[in-house]
Amino acid sequence: MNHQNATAPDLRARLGGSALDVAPSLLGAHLTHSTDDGDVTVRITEVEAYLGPDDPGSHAFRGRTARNATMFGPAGHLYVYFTYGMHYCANIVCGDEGWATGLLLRAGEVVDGAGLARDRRSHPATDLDLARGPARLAQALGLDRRKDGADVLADPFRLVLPDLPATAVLRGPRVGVSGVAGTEEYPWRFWLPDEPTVSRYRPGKPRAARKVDP
DNA sequence: TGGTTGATGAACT
DNA sequence: GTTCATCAACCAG
Repeated sequence: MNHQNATAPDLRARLGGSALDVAPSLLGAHLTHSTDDGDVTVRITEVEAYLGPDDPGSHAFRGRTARNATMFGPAGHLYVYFTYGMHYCANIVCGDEGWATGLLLRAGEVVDGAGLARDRRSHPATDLDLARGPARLAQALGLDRRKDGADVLADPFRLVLPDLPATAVLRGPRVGVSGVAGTEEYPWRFWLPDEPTVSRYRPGKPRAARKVDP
């Protein structure tokens, strides 16, 4: 079912388009990070697309900086950034060099190395919570700023894409993105149906507008 | 040079 | 539902 032997150039070509087009190929993919402590493999269940300098929700919106330089590089590399003073989040860069389009890994299911992933997460959680949420996913895989720029198609990483892009993909507004870029006008979050690991920041019905006291 | 704000998650009330 | 941990970019001056 999986392209166990796909070559790095093949894989990089599949990542070479717009993040919007690549998203269905990344859903269900397996990403492995090997370290001295062991391997952790995550099956990706939720991603968010960022489209580069024209996307007001993207870190690349105001051009290239030292932090986001990786996003402007070639596809298949990791853009890891630090935020809120304590969290790391990881993207897989898509598109051609200079485009700065990529996919934020929002959630996944730990399919191998759950023990190591639990050790990395200071607060014990159920296995389903190990990589539920972008910062938790990055922590479970052992990613930090030192991994920024790493090639996920080369040692110590391994990326296995499904043969065919996922079909029943759901999409909706991005999470935590302020302004219009986080609304229905930019439905650039993609996830697999019936996955308990998908973060649920918008449960049930949309919030009723709160009454404001004048 | 200094103030503000995040592509968040955990622990509260 | 709200607060807080805590830092690198960004913007105003």
